[in-house]
Parts: sequence; C-alpha cells; structure tokens
Amino acid sequence: MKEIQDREQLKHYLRAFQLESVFHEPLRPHLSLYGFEPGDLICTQGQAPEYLYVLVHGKLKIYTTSSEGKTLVLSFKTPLEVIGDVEYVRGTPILNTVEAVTPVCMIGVQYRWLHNYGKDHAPLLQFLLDIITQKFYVKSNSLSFNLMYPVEVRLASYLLSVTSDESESRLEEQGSAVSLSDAANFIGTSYRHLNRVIRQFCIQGLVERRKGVIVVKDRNGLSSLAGHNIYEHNQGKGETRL
Amino acid sequence: MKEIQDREQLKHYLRAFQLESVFHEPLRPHLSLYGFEPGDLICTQGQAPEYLYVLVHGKLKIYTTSSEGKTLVLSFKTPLEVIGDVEYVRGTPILNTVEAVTPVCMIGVQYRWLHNYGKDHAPLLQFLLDIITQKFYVKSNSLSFNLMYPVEVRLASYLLSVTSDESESRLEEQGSAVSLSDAANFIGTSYRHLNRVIRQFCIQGLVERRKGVIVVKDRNGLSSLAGHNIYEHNQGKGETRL
DNA sequence: GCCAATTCAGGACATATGTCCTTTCCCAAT
DNA sequence: ATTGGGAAAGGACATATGTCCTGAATTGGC
Repeated sequence: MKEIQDREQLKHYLRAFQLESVFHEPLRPHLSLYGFEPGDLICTQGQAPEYLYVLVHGKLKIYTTSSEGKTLVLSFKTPLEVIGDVEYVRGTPILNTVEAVTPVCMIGVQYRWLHNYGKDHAPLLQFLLDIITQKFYVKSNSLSFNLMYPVEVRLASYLLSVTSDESESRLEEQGSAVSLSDAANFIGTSYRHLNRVIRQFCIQGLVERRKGVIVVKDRNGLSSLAGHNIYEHNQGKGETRL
Repeated sequence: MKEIQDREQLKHYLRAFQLESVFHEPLRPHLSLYGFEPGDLICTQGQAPEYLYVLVHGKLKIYTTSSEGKTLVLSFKTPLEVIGDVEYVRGTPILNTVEAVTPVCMIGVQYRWLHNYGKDHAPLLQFLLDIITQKFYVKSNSLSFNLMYPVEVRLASYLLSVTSDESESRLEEQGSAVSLSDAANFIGTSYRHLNRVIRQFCIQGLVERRKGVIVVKDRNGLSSLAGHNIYEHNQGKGETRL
C-alpha cells in the first residue's frame, strides 16, 4: 500500500461518485487516497481494523480461510464499494481477507475520525445503510443459492454473471484474471469438481475450452440451466428509499 | 394479525428495548402493536412490503422457498430483531418469508412515516445500521460455514447453539417447537440425511433419541466435532462503535 | 531449442448427500 | 377396541462432490 498524495484526484473521485455530502467538510482533511498492486492484501481476517476504505478504482477479491486452510471466495468487488463498514459499525475484528486483483485505488479514513465527525452525520449513515443493505441482499441470495442448487447450476449462473452479453464471451476478460481455482472457491466446490462440470458443459456444447480459457457458446442454454437464479452483482445503487 | 390497542404496552416495550430515541416524537403516533399466532405469516417472499416491524416478543422463523418448492430456513429470530429493514432501505420486494413460531408481538410502522419523519433522524439510522450489520455478520458466518463444512459439523454446531448449557439439554425446549425437518432445512440438507447423521451421533454417544426428541448427552464431544465454528446467534448488541 | 519446474486436465476411487419407498408407530375419529 | 391417516425412521439405490494421484501441457531460464 502506498499513499497517493493528490488532493485533486481525491476530489475528482468524491465528485464522480457523489460522495461530497457523505464525507462532509470536517471529515475531508482525514481522507487519503491509497494505491494497491495486484496481490496486495488490503486487510486480513481476524486483525483489528483501523480504516474504512471506499473502493474507487480496480477490482477486489474477498475471501475467508478456514482453520483447516480451505479458502472460500465470497465475492469480487468493483467500484463503488466499501470495505470495513460492518467492522466499523460493530467494532469487531476483520471478518474476511481482502486482496487486490488488479491495481486498486481506494479512499481511506481512519475509524476515529469517522466516529468523531461522522457518527451523527445523516448522509454518511444513509450511505453506509445503502451499501450494507446491498451487501446483505447479495449475500442473502448467495447463501440461499449455494445451499439450494448443485454446482452445475451455480456454475452456469456464475458464467453468466461474469461474462458480458456478446455472442461469444470468455471467462477472464478485461484483465480481470479470475482463475479457475478462484472460480471454484467462489462457487464453493473443489477445483477438481469444477473441471468435471466444465467438461460436461463442453460436451453439451454450452461452453468451449481454449487453452485455459472458458468460452461461453450458448448463453440461452446456460440460462435455462441456471433458471432465474443469477448471482447478483453490484447492479448500481438502484432505487433507495432514503 | 390483529392490532393490539394498548399504548401503555407499546410504551413499555419502547422503554424496555431503549427505543425511545430511535422512534422519536414525530414517529410515535404511527407506531402500533401487532400480535400474531403460531403459523401466521408476517410477510411473504416477493410481495411489496409496507411495514417495518420490530420483534419485541416471541419467536420467528425466516425462510425462503425456491421455485422448485424446496424450503431453506435461514434463521430463527428472537427479540430484539427487525423485519423489513433491508427492504425499507433498498426499496425492494420482500426477500424472505417470515412466520411466527410462537405467539408473537411486534411494533409496526408504515414505511411512509418512517421515511417522512425518520430518514434524517440519526438515532434511527444508527439503530438500523446496528441491526443490519449484525444480520450481515451472522449471515456471512452462516454462508462460509455452510459452504465449508459437511452436514455432520453443521449439525453439531446447530445442536450446541439451540440447546442450553445444562448437562442434558434437549432439542425442542421452551415450546420453541423446532421440528426436525425445520432443522434439516436450516442446516441445508434433507430430512433423510439429517436422520442419518443423528443416528451416527447416537452410536457415538453424542446424543440420544427419545420419542421424537433429541437429547444432547455430550456437549464436549459435539464441540470438538464442530470445532470453533458455532452458528452465531443474536449475542446482544455487543460493543457498537456508533 | 532443451530441460526443469510448474500449472492444468482428468482418472480412479471414497465419501457425502439426495430421492424414493417401505415399515412402524402413534393418535384421532368412529 | 378398530381403523385410517399421517408423522417418523430407516433401507436401498442413485447422484453429487471430494481426495489423491498421474500424465500432459505450458512456461521460464539457459
């Protein structure tokens, strides 16, 4: 992590994401921009958190590791997203490990300033509510989905959610570098089993393998397999009530 | 559902749960008390919500039903808990079905009043944040746990979390009426498989069956099976930062 | 271009879990 | 008491998924 000393850039992001009222005057001096390189850990499961981060550029991977060493990828995040919000509100240790997948830029604020100047600031509270309810919503879907459907269906849904709508879209686009084993950990299965299901999809003509890359051949087929159940992504802010 | 016309009782609950500042003067006239009988549905997945409810007495079951008819029990809730909070903030249809397990009493407020008089009211926002982050936390644990461990471990954890600390505690206490098939749906497995695992636990001397009731015989044994992973319950408000 | 080291795909087998069906047992209505 | 219905437990089998290992493919260094 390195701090980026560029108040102009910071202002730019605040404007671009309409965060000016969220981080009002008293908080401004305590905001900083931080850069992370792919593979950098932003925070680690179990540690005491210190900063609230707002992701404004790049892609993050959120995962948890069991005591036996198994890894479960919980989500991939793109802007606008917040890291450390739940921990801030609850005062608990960091829940999941967060790692930069691409070069990442985040706005960071120390909890103490957030608390001093923000704890009664309605726009900030509303912003946090908005973000956290969205997270809750996504996680809730994810929980039901993972518990109710077999890997086959989850993979179909996953492929639909990470590839774009072109006639032939492949996994691993725009340098997003989602490896197959990450995908397996995300779906909550083993790498081995993922391969098995992919092979089956190949046979059914739904996807194709091309040197380590999966190419979606038949979105409709995948859709009918997945049913209406799609891994929900950050679909923007939607209509919030606040 | 029937409305309970008793302002004194309402005041009593507000005091008991320290909700007086959360629901401040302008909101008070729009609060009502509602009673539900076991089996009553408080709200149904997919509907348009209208009320925010605060559970002040009784026990609720939250579940979701897939289009194929499979049911997944997401949680059981006891006071203090809020229903409809995520939907209120996000303006979305009801996510999960909520059913009374015991006689239930809840404080209800229509969204429109909440919005009119509460959308900038910091104590209310803080309250919602507190509740929702707690929900998020529990759900997050639940997701990882369910995806990472086999039914055996989940059941051990579940038994520990629903039975009290006595030397011999049985499932199905204090009229809580958690049926085995509810338990199966909660753990995310089939009734058949749950039985299989219970049988195995019996053989290992961990639990005993007595006419449809499960009696925990060896908490330590269950603990070592479950590892440190326990289904998190509402462990009170904890230390919140707000 | 060649080799060692690493990643990747898949075979073989074990285990976990689901589905369907049968048996038993309990209770309520007659 | 008799009987029908339905919960509760478990048998038999099919399927889904995990683990371990092997051989092919790929890559980076020389």
